[in-house]
Amino acid sequence: PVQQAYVLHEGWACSYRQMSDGSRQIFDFRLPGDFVGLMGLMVDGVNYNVVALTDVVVSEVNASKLVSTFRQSPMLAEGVLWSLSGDNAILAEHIVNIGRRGALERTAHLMIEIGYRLNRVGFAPADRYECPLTQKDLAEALGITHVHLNRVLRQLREEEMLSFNDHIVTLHDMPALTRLAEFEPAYLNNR
Amino acid sequence: PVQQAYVLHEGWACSYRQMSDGSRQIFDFRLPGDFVGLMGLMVDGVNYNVVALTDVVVSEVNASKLVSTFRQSPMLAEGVLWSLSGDNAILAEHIVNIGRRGALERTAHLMIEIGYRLNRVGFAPADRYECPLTQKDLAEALGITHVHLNRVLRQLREEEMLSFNDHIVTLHDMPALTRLAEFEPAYLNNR
DNA sequence: CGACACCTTGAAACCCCTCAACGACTGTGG
DNA sequence: CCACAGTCGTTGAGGGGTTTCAAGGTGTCG
Repeated sequence: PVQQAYVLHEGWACSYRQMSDGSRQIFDFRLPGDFVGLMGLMVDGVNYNVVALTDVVVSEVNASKLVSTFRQSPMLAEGVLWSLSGDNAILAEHIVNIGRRGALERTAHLMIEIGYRLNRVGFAPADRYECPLTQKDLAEALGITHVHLNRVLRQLREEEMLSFNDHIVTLHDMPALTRLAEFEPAYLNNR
Repeated sequence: PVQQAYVLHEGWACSYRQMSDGSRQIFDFRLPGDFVGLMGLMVDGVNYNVVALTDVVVSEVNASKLVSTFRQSPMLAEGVLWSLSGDNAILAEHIVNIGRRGALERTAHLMIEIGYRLNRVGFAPADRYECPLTQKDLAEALGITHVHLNRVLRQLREEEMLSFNDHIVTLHDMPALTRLAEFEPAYLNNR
């Protein structure tokens, strides 16, 4: 249960839900530039957690007074607003990803999305990024088992589209990947 | 592509993404009291649609000037803020639902959620509501086929937990349903 | 009465899961 | 230095939940 909000400057985090059977579902990764823990400020008792996946650099957002601050600081309110609607778009896309795409397309889509978001904030070139996740983490975000994810990654590697070794993701064939995953970056672009 | 935002006063709507193979994924239903189309105002060119599922009564939100209005009308900004974070919580829960639960639990969870939300705004008693959806609509929200949903509904009916006939949903055994779906309404409660 | 949307059911195929095992690597304590 | 446990990645075999394909039944509307 998160009581505090932050802006993430460096590092990775993720928000997830712990299930009673011991498994968990990661529903979003938080990358540099993202707000963390906003949802918990406004929705009472949401059953979700946030954990850092690397060392992180954050700055606190004064939580308790956030709402009252909006009146005095419309700039902050606007920032939070943009962030929340951006998150909405990302969450919606994840629903589409998990609900409608097979494991192969789904995996490709998430890997591209993360690369795109990192590149967007200047933390990676377009076709390569450092990825602190384990295969288990990834699987828990994709709604598949880590065993099956491993097979999916092998296939993507064998077809020379994408490799994920030693915590480095390389997007070898972006055109093929984008076609496979039907990736359209529009949902990541603010007005 | 939605260019306008509304507040939904009566009726149902849903936001969905149309896939290239003709299928679609509904990622949220909009019920009385919800904002509709907020996301499209801030995220540029998001590939999603909204459609009314019944006759609806709405009021427009002045879209083009929404953001600039925030400065003069902090009340509106706050309202939008609450709405967006509430939507975030709902979307996150849908990811958990689709990613981690089997078809039976998943179906139960969504049916309870909708009932809870309707009851919350005074549009239905606790254990029964009118539901304009077809089985195909429901399946498209749950990420399963309408054929399989039909079998799931039969099972829920045979086990006397829930029935969905003639566009009336009846939650016959709430304790059993809540247990089955591990439903926890916390994510629907604003602070 | 035909066209159409929606619900229902059966049978077979498939994708993904479960269970199980093993190798590589890391850190830890004897 | 080595035995040991723990995490992570990898692969195989079998089973099961869901999909696909196909068909028929009901009700509504022109």
